[in-house]
Amino acid sequence: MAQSTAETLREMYAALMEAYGPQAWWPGETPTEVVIGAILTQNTSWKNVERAIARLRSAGALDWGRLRDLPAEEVAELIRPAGYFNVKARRLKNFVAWLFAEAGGDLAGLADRDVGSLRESLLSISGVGRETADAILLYALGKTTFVVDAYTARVAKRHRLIDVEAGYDELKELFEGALPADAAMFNEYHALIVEVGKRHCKPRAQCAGCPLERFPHAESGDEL
DNA sequence: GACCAGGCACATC
DNA sequence: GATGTGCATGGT
Repeated sequence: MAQSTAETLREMYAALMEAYGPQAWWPGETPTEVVIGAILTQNTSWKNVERAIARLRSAGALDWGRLRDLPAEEVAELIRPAGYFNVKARRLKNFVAWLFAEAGGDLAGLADRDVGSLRESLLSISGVGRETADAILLYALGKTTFVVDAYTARVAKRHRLIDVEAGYDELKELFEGALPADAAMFNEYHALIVEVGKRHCKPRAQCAGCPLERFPHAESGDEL
C-alpha cells in the first residue's frame, strides 16, 4: 500500500533539507524590505527585484514615511528594474496607505493581530493577492501560513500530489494539512521548494540529480 | 527572437 | 466561477 500524500510531503521536506540545508530566507533584511520585495517580485525574477531594492535604498526610500511622501512617478522610476514599475509603484503606495491607516506606518504594530483577520485585511489592498499576503504574513510578520507560488504548484503537480487543475487554496491546504503548524518549517519548506524549482523543476524539467528524483514524478514534456 | 521569472486586477462571458 | 489580457524589465 502506497504511503499517504502527507507522508510524501514530509519526506520531500527531509530530502530537500538534506540536499540544500536551511535557506535562512530574508535573514539580514528588515521586515520592511521583505514586504517591498514581496510586492516587487510578483511574476518577476528575484535578481531584478534586488536591483530595484538597491535603488530604493540609495534613495533612502526603504522607509514607509518616505514612500508615502514620494510621488508614485518617482517610486516607479526607482523600481524600474523590477518590471511592471507603474503598476507596482501604485501597489506599494496602496500598501503604505493601508499600513498608516492600520498601524501608524509601523509593521511592528501588526504583531498582535491574528493571522486570519490580518490576511483578510491584507487581501483588501489592491495589488496584494493571496501569495503576496501569505509571503508578508510568513516572512515579514512570522505568522504561521503556508506560501504557495508557481514553483509550489509545479513541484506538487509534477509529483502527482494534487490534481493538475488545483488552484491556490487547494495547494495551500494540501501543505498545511500535511505539516505541523510551524512558521519556521513553513518558511524553510517554501524556500526549499523555490530552490529545487530554480535548479530542477523548471518548465522543462531537469530531473537528473534532483533531490526529489526518487519520488514518483512526470517527466519533462508534460505541460506543467 | 522566443520563452521565462517567487502575480494581480479587471473585463468579459 | 472560469477564462483572457495588460503590465515591463532582464536573463537564457
